[in-house]
Amino acid sequence: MSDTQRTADKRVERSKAKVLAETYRQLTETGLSGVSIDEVSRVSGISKATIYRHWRSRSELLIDACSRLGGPQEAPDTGSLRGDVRALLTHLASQLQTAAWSSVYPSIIDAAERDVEIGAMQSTLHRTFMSPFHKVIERARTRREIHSDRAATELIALLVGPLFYRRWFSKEKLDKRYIDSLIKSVLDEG
Amino acid sequence: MSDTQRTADKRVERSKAKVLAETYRQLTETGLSGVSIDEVSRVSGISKATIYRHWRSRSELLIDACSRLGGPQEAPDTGSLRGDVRALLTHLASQLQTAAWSSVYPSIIDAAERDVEIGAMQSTLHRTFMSPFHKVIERARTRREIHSDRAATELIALLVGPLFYRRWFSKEKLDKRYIDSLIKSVLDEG
Amino acid sequence: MSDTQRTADKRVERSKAKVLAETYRQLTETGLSGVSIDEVSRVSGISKATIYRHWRSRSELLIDACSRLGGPQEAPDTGSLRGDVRALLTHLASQLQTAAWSSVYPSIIDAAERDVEIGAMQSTLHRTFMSPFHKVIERARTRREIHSDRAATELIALLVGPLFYRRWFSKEKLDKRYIDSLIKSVLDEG
Amino acid sequence: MSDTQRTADKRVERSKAKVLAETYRQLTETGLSGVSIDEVSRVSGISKATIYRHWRSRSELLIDACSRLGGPQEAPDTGSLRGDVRALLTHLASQLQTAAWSSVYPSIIDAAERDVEIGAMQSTLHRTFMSPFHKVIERARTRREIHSDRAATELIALLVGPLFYRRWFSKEKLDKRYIDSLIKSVLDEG
DNA sequence: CAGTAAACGAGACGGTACGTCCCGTCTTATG
DNA sequence: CATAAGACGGGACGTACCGTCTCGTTTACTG
Repeated sequence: MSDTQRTADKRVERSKAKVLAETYRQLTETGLSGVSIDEVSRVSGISKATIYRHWRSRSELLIDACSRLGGPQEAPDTGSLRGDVRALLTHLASQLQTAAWSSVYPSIIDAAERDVEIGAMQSTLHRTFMSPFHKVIERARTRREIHSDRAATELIALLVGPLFYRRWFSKEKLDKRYIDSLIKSVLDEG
Repeated sequence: MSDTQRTADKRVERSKAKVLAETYRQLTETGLSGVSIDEVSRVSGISKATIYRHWRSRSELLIDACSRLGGPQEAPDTGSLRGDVRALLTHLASQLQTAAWSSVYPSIIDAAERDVEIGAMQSTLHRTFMSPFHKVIERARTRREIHSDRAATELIALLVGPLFYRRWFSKEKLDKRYIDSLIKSVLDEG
Repeated sequence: MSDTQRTADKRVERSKAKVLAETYRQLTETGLSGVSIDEVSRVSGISKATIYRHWRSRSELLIDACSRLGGPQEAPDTGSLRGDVRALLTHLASQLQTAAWSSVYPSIIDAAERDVEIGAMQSTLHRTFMSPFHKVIERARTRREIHSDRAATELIALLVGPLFYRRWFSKEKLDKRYIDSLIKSVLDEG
Repeated sequence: MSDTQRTADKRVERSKAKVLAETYRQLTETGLSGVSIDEVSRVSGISKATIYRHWRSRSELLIDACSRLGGPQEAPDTGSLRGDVRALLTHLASQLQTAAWSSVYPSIIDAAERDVEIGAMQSTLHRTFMSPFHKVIERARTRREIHSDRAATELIALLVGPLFYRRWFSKEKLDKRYIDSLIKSVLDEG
């Protein structure tokens, strides 16, 4: 019953879908601050009143659209921690250079700096992105591949921190050679 | 003549200073996107026409104001690479948690994503911030403390990448214990 | 079938009554233009669809509600034209200063200026309000109190025109003294 | 100096004129409530921001536009009160049937019912319209044509009240015959 | 030290976006 | 089958900011 009520009007789904699609498009093209509700309304053909009926504020819509940036992430299983990590970092590096979310992410971090709800959304997004890393580390620990009691998050920071740093801060290349070097530095320590 | 032209009018200096001061204030309080030229004009008492006389666009003013974020950075000299790095990372961690620029930086990275001039400014800013790291590494290399031929930028990425990551991405603590752990991980490798 | 129809009818009556009551309330408080269908629906608990089922348009509902402004008017019978007129004008003056309809009437006249159906409603309303005047004049004519062949409507215009004028145009007082003066001027002519 | 400052920017005059012209046009066509700022902006080519720069609110603009309804009224001088009054009433009757303001006036009265500033504007407008009546009465009193000490406003109410009444309330004709009859009734009393 | 040219403040201007409100139509599920 | 609940497109409201503009007044250098 509450189920039927929830699904009730087909128009709702249709409107929300159209709005989210257009918002997502603007989001990936111009970042959070480049999304205009008026423009979303114009292009999607959904009236502003309807948009504000489904999302209480611009922020809420942006949060909703951002959530779509991170689809479910798969954890590779190559048999070894090193192999898994190489696969993950290679994929991440590739995404950082081409995926839509990589040019949007800074605007999310920026907004999160001043808006707690966007901050919460960013945390969720971050957790999603990092979950494959946690999985392969957990698996490695089970296999006794990891002896140190270093927290998983610390290891992850050592691995992805430098990648993010090079993508957004120093703007250096993220090629295969660098990833190999990074893995060596982090996993071959004494 | 070139002298007169350079010094031009005292009023110009005064106007620019007032505008930059207010812009900087808004910048650190609300980020790049929170700066309003109208508000800058109102508060500084400098008319919009004058502002646009000195900076061709909002972007240009923002770039100018952002440049003031990074003053000249000092490189510590403790006698050892490890000591220097500890000093640098401790200072950086402290800044990341309290300094004005740490909440503004994401908005700069975001804008840089879509504006090449802001991108250039960000690069300059980044170079300024990182120069102490280059100095201490150079010094360590001279002292034969570093044997590997690993590029300085790679070492820096290993050191500051995780710090930035924890500040803006995973939002974990940046305490003394973590810095020690980080230094150990990066400098004690095989 | 007649049973279902009866049940149906009851609901219709109930809905209509609730809607009209709330519309009337808003009407007298804020005038024609102050009536909001959304607000009527919200307060009365009757859905907008139902409202538009019973009245084809906002105008039609307003017309219906306005009709309630003029209840059946009683004609006094003092025995003389002068006495009747004094009673009528005194009552009218009192109504003009306190009754709900006196602040609503201008909005009806305004709407009538551009909407023929509202115009028709206004005419009906006007006829209702003026019928006691026609009655006492008719009675006076029967009693041979009126010799002139002046049309009743002309006499009425002479009596109530100045009252309306002072209520809505010149905004002068409508006290007992003025009514006496008015009656003298109109009925004591040569 | 204050004069030059007042007239300073020619654009102000131009903008105000265009806005008032279009507002006046909508006003006479659709009444007070039919004026839309968005529409005025669109048609006049003056931005909404500019409109609200010159008039603090929709009401203020409407008041300004309404004031243009009553140009300066001339008082006839036929030599006798009766002649003057006949001229005035004939002109008024003609205006009531054709002039723009006669279809707008009810909306002003309506708005005045709930807005004191519009009420003040209406009073001014009313005074302007009635001033010729006051003039001819004053003149007649000087000529000893009027013996009674009846206030001018009372006489005016007797003359124009019935006219207004027939225009907006009973909707009866305002022809020459009626005006003659009206003058006879009011001026030939005992 | 007077004349002039640049700098200036004040703020008008068109454009675009914001979030809210109401209208009249519609869709769906309930009683 | 009347109803409640409420989605929908359209359009107005009044405000904010952007970057350009016009105007008349300082202010500082120059002749």
